[in-house]
Amino acid sequence: MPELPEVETMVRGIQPAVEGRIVEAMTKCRCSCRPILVRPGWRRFVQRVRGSRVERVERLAKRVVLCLSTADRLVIEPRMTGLMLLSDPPDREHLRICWKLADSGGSNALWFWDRRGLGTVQLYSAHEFEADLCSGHLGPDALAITPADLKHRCNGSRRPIKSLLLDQRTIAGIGNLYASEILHVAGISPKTRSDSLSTTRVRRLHATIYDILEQAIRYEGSTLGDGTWRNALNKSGRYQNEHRVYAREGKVCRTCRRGRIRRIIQTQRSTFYCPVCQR
DNA sequence: ATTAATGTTCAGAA
DNA sequence: TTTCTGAACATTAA
Repeated sequence: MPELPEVETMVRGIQPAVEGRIVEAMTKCRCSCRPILVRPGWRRFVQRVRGSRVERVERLAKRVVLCLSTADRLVIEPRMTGLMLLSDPPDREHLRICWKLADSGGSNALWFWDRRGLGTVQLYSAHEFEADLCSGHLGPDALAITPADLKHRCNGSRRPIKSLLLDQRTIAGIGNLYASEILHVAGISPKTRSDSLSTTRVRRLHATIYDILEQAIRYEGSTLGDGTWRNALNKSGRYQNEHRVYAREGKVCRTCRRGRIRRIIQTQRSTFYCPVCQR
């Protein structure tokens, strides 16, 4: 689930408890599930991390980045169900990794919890981080992209706009849920060919991307029916109450009160939209 | 009881 | 080059 708003909520939630602290220990939680991907292997990972200080916590697209005093970057990718927690995990069964943090004032713990186990935790040198994550395969952040850049990228693709918004090399941070919500508020059909959008419509799309993501951050993300998404203190998000189309197939549109929300499959993913408001 | 579907990413193929 | 498909995994709804 975690898309840009949820990952931003994780970062803001753990920042005060993590920045400036020393990593005293990093341990594998003994859960019955098979281990998640950690790179490099455990032994070297722990050796390189232990004793370093967390200078800053940052978000890179849908990843959480701990910038260490050694210049290494500890990168957590929650994928579908990963959470960064300071306390109270939803269950102990799916706790995966614990970092024990300390400073002169005492100690506390940071956890990675992941029900499906598709998340990854990787340690990059400054050089690897620059080469693998900063250049090339991630596009500009969805909150930082300019209207002109977005227009240029739309012009260069014949794919439907919904698929383009999900392509992290084109624009980074938007996932399946927010793509549907954004296109609805922007009044654009998800099936529209990207390169057929006028400058005016792309400008509106750009403004809507920013508005929806910012509002979702203020609401601390969307906790869907399965209840997986929680902030660092194990509290639900509230943006699900604001959804206008996502997971509302067959229901009357909240915007025009006339159309019924449709669900279609695009690039193997569900897309929700209102055929009346979105053209 | 099977089967399909779920928020993500990436390798590999078309 | 661009775009699509399936797999990684655990759980739930149909």
